[in-house]
Amino acid sequence: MPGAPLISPTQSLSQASVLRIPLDSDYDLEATLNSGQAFRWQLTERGWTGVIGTHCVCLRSQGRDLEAETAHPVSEWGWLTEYLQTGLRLEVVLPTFPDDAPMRAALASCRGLRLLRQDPWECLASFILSSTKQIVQIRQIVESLCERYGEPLPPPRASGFARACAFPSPARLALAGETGLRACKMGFRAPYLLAAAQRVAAGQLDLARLAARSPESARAELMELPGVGPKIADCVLLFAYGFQNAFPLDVWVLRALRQLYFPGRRIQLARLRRFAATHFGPYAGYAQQYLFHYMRKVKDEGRP
DNA sequence: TACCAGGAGAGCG
DNA sequence: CGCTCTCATGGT
Repeated sequence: MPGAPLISPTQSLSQASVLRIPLDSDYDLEATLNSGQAFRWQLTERGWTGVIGTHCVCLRSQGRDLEAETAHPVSEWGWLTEYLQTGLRLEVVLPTFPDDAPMRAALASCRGLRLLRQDPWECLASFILSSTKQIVQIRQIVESLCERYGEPLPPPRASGFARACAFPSPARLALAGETGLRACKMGFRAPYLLAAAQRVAAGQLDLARLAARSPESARAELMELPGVGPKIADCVLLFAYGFQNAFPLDVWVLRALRQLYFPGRRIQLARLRRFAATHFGPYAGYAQQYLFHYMRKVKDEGRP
């Protein structure tokens, strides 16, 4: 892979593993881990702690590099560099964005924002839970689901956590039943998540095989699930399968298009869809994440 | 308190 | 199609 990092793992006395990942361009951990792509990262005293597959890991920036710490010795770190997409060259992606005022503002405001490459099941399940929920609440539901049904994992010392747990498997959630899922406060989304868990557990929906399909075909298959419409399907295509042309059109991005590109005008939804599909280039989904995060930042800061 | 949240499905003309 | 209503729950 071009630009693949040289990796130098070290083992400490406590059986923990620490990995240093050299970077050749910007990587903003906070923007990336806390921008509504993934829902399990928490800022702890010595870094961002979260769970990737069966690894609980604590991440921090060290100068130009990233540093990762796990509780147990790790000999193979591909799961981490794949998830973080540290090999992706932002300097190739960013110049493909349209050179207009809104994109320039978003780029200036979100330097170092990346797209993650997540596990398809966790991504699908999380975004099924996301509909008409604030990001804070999605986090709470996902955490509750993991505590109740996920396998326990050893947390790294730097996290300060007493325990951690994996994202629950489809089989485990299928077994939990609607009542068990509703106990995690997901409300009307419970039957949707249950149906998805059952289909994946039964092998009726093969998420691994979707990666080899065309984006259109993968999208159509995801949308056969109840509770999965265009927006959630696009999130999974973008955040889990890496179809970087997928463009999740949610309330924030719609707001961005209306306010930044067509201020003061009354534009139909259908026209905004066409604009989104044609204006942002081959990495439209990447551009979308910059607009999304930019809108949320300027809201938190009061004014743009 | 009232409003709304990284939506989707069903019912309607 | 395009519009409206509803769904469950809690943050601000």
